[in-house]
Amino acid sequence: MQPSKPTESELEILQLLWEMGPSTVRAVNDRLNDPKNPPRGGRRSMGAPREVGYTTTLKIMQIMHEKGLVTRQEDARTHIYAAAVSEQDTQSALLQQFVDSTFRGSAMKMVLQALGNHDASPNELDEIKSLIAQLEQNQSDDTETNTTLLPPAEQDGNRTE
Amino acid sequence: MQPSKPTESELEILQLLWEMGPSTVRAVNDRLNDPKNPPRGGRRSMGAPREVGYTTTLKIMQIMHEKGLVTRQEDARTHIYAAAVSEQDTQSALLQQFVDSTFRGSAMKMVLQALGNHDASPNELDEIKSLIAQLEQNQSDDTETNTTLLPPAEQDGNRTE
DNA sequence: TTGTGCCTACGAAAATATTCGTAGATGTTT
DNA sequence: AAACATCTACGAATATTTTCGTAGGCACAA
Repeated sequence: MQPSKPTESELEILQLLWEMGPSTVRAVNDRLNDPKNPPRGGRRSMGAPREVGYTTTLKIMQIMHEKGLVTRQEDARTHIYAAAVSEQDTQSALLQQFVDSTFRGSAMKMVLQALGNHDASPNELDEIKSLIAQLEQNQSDDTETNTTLLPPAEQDGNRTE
Repeated sequence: MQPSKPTESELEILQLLWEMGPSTVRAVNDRLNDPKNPPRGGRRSMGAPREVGYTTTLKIMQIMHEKGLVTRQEDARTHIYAAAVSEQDTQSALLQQFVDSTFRGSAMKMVLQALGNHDASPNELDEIKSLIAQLEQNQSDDTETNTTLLPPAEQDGNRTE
């Protein structure tokens, strides 16, 4: 089973670990506080960029370790943390919950909303079109042949919709 | 300015108000506790369906009132609450934050993930295709503002932005 | 009127999540 | 060695969210 849902802070750190690869607490904390390169969705992005204390970051990462969200290498004095959950799987799980809680379970409604609110490049639109074509394909015959486009969420059906 | 981000409980209640229309606290609370008809994304959906106390629901709705998330009619002894924010606007705002925090700001990545994970009916796919066609249309045309330009997808467009 | 039931208001406990201070270990510099 | 820097562990203070007990008011029936 997947570790429990990450909190916001935890997710922010996971994002960094995914982006940076295995890192020390120091590196993560520096990145969190870097005004030049604010992490996406970070709450420190604007206004008063109050620093996150080093021990704060440390503590959260320790908790994440307890929860199984990250692994760490303890051989050296300075530990090295790495995400223990994949970005894909996590996104997938969070997406499911988000759709349920915010769009009453209707993923399509959400997709339409997203497409409507956002500027999509022609490129991206093409990508979607091609994915749709593929989905329609799969719908007519029966088998999945989802080889090319998606880094396809390699999870089995943990979906209970 | 929009009221601040609703908490999970608040969102759950908003969903019910959107669904049920203006309601009393009692009605909302009953619905929250109805095992026959569990609200979407509710945390009481499974396992031990512990009851939500009436005053709990009341308190949250009072807080929502303070925050401006709901309005209420206080003439009668029994107040009637109604959502003060539209479903569309709220979904839109939450979606934005969600994309930022979970998909590093890439709405397209999220859309692809959603389409990949989810079974879409041919109907829905058609809807998306037509939306995409529309977007491409607008792209070659003059650029209008992206936010308001589509009325589409048979939603009750109670948009106030 | 008195009792019963449902309503709001409100304070505060309980549950979570976030932040940080301090201590002790160990590596580094002078 | 002594001073200093950096790291982990950990308890505890804060902040936020959720839950509920209790009090007082009003309606209505007995």
